[in-house]
Amino acid sequence: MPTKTTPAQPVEAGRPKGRRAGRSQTAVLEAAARIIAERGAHATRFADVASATNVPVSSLQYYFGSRDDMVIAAFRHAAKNELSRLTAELATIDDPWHRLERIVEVALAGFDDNSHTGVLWIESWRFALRDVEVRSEVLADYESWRSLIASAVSAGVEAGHFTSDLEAAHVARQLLALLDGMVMPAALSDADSEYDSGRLLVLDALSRIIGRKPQTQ
Amino acid sequence: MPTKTTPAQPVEAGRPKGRRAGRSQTAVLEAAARIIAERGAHATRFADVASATNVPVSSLQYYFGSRDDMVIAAFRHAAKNELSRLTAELATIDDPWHRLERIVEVALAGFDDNSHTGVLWIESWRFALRDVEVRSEVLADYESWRSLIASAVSAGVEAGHFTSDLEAAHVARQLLALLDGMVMPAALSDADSEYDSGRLLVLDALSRIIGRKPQTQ
Amino acid sequence: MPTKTTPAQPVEAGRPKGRRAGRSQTAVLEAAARIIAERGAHATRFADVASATNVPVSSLQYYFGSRDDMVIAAFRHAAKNELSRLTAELATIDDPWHRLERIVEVALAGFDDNSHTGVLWIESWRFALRDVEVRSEVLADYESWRSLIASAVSAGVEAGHFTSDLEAAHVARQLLALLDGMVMPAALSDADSEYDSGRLLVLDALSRIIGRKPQTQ
Amino acid sequence: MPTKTTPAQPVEAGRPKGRRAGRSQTAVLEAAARIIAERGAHATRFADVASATNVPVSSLQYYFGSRDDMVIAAFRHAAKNELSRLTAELATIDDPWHRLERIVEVALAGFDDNSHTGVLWIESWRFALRDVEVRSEVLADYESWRSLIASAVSAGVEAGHFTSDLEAAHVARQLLALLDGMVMPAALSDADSEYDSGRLLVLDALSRIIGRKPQTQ
DNA sequence: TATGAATGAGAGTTCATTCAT
DNA sequence: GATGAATGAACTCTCATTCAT
Repeated sequence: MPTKTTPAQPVEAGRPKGRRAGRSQTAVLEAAARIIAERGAHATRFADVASATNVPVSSLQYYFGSRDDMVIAAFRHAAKNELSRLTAELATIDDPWHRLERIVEVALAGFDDNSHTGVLWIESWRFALRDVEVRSEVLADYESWRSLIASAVSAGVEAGHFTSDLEAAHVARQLLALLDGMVMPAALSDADSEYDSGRLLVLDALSRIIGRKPQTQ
Repeated sequence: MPTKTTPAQPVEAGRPKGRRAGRSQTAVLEAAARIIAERGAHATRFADVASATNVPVSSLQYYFGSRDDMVIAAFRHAAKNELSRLTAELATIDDPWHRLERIVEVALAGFDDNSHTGVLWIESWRFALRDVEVRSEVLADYESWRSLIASAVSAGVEAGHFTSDLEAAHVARQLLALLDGMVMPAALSDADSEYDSGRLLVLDALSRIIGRKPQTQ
Repeated sequence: MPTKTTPAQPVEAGRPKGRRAGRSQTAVLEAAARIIAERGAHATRFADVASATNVPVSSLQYYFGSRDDMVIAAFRHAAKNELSRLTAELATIDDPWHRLERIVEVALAGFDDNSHTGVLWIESWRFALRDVEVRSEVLADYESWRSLIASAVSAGVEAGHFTSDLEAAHVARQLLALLDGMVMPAALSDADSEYDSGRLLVLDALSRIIGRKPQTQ
Repeated sequence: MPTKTTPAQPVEAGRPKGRRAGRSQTAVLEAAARIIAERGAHATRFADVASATNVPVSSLQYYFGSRDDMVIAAFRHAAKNELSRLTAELATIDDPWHRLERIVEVALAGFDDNSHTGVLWIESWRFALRDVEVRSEVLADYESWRSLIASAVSAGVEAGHFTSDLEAAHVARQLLALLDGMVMPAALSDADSEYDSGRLLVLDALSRIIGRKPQTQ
């Protein structure tokens, strides 16, 4: 009978417990991510993930610690995944402008029916507003995206394709803002029609910002 | 936060509408808005608003219907308020570029400690993802912002201040994306330092997009 | 989705909330007291009291706040009850020794099958070890018992029935210790046989301590 | 804390007995005893003992069987320890009154900060109320204490130091009651101040009960 | 023998909502 | 119209225990 004065202290506290390294965890994490995108992070119950994965609620708790920890793990998993896949892909593209185009496509493609990374990104933003731990991760991911953009911009400037006199880091913030800001109307409207016009508008604005020289393509 | 789309209620059952028009309702709506910004929409309980306003829970329910209805009313109130204030202010500004500058300032200023409209805007975006009624309102508000921008852009082009060959409506979408996309990092980082650099980056990008002619000012 | 950093603060905290003044509450309190005596305070669940009283669990929570609060309320109710009944009864007894005898009887009678005050007393002692609020109440009740005893002792000394040279307050502590210490073996052994011998042993010790003069009685 | 008397298990199903005799078990038992004194028997989890001893939960379970069994083993260990130490010490004291004094001191000293035997004693009393096996052990220990007292009293009477006409066994019950009953207020109040006055009150009452002749000392 | 992994059972608590006044 | 009382539903979390190694 823990009383208010001795609140039955948990054996150990603090979130970043690393927890069991699961094998099958990634299946769970992906299910969780999907459900978060569908229902929203706050409305993602253990029971939802449990019934989607046939993993008992108490096992989820055992894996992740708490519900919040599960949500955060799903955020982290999705962000790292997307980022590493994009990074790998960009490494295979030589032309700086094509790299930027690819970045734009990937950023805006998070709202296909198949992909839920866009909504997940919004969810983690919002979560980050009220949770310091998530905030620092989100900001770090943000930084990663910026540096992908900045390096493409720098390369383009060095190659003489772009005439911009702005620092690449600034252009990166501008483009990322454009992308994130284009994502919401895309998510709210019927995606298909908006996607393409959104993409073109972003590329158009970007061209003007970096002073891209007209090319053969 | 079960929304109307929850199976329990038919998708188009129609919300009980605005219930009471109430005089002091405004105070309640503003308290609700503040709490939504603090805690998040999903975590805004009747009890929170009740204790902030000294209005009994059952009275809130009597006024608004369900909890979601209260949240939505708060969204609506805040959006209309901000929009009408901005519209009125812009009407007093002649120079198109100054009008755009003002729009940028207002959009990014929603993250001061005093103002919570920025976070509220994010909250309603997210809510709109999963609630048809809110979605249409959010899109309508979006449209209003775009038309404020577009008319300033058109005026500037007509006056010969901007050289852009783009449709004003497209520029409006671009600028609004920039603004919305600049809002998140501003909200997550320590606001002060980010605010000003964000504002300058937006204005810089906008200048390039619309081909603003360098001016004495 | 309350996170660790903003733990979904309850609207108000702090135990001594006074809570609703119930009419039917005393029935609930008495059921709770009985169950506490049977199962132990720690093992007294809301569900137990609910099913014993046909009051829903959530109503119990509404009445008392938390489970601990319910237990504490039951302790308080039982202690006050016993004390006020005994006080009233003693006021009708003139002879000091008879008063002491009655005190002894009542203290040791808490282990009849009908009465559960004895076990309840043990439970609240133990609870008090780890809860400051309960501790102060238990000590206050203790003090009340002591003063009942002390006043009987004083009266007896003044009347010349007892020859003790000790302060009445000291005798009170001694007798109360005897009583409390006789209670445990009485509770553990089969009560009937122990009760009477325990009672006689206490009275015998008491007589020697206060130097009671042999009487006609 | 479901005990063996819980309907789920037949009353006399017999506990799995002492399982392993274990070498390092002693360390575990002492840690368990300390935790029981701190948190209470019911609130002593496997996890608490595990983290205090670095013995895995499942090993504890392997050693002791169930949680109740661990608690009971800790009770038994502590009781036997205290009793054998006291018995050995008393054997070295010739004067009966000094022996009684020592018994009183040891009984009341269980509430020092260093010692937790007092609280442990209370915990096992209470546990015994609802568990037959523990009850018989507690009563047996009680009996041992009584016989230690009784033999000192007999010796004193035979030596002519005490004039009591009571049976030694009765005096033993009286003294033990005094001690146990003095223990609770000592545990609840700030121990230091109460300890000494409690000790003196017990010795005073005891002197009167046994008719101890005033001595030089 | 000893232990990590996994899970079922059960409890407290929160909260929107219903109802009677 | 407004509000206090009461309650059902849902969810998280703790913890002993089982199982496989």
